[in-house]
Amino acid sequence: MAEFSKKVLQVVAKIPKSKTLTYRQVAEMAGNPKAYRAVGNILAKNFNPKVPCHRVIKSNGQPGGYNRGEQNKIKILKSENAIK
DNA sequence: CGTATGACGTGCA
DNA sequence: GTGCACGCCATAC
Repeated sequence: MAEFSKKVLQVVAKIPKSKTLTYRQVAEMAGNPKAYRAVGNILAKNFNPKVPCHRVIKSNGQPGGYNRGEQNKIKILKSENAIK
């Protein structure tokens, strides 16, 4: 696995509960602030349950997508009160 | 290496 | 606020 992908998963896995980060923030913390596009790509292929990818949303506040279903992602975020 | 794809971001009409 | 085009990076082929 490439360092960047690993870093992204690591960063997402460190996201505290009821907290959300934008794809941009994740990419920035991963070391490549310009790879926000790749972040979504990586998370889309990542099925690791240790990585709460549902905590990662778009910079405009929209939930974005989810490999388990967008509706499911929204549901989880609402359940955790991570979004308004 | 070149092309296509995708859970994005920004700019502009 | 909405819709569209372009740019961006990693990955698959």
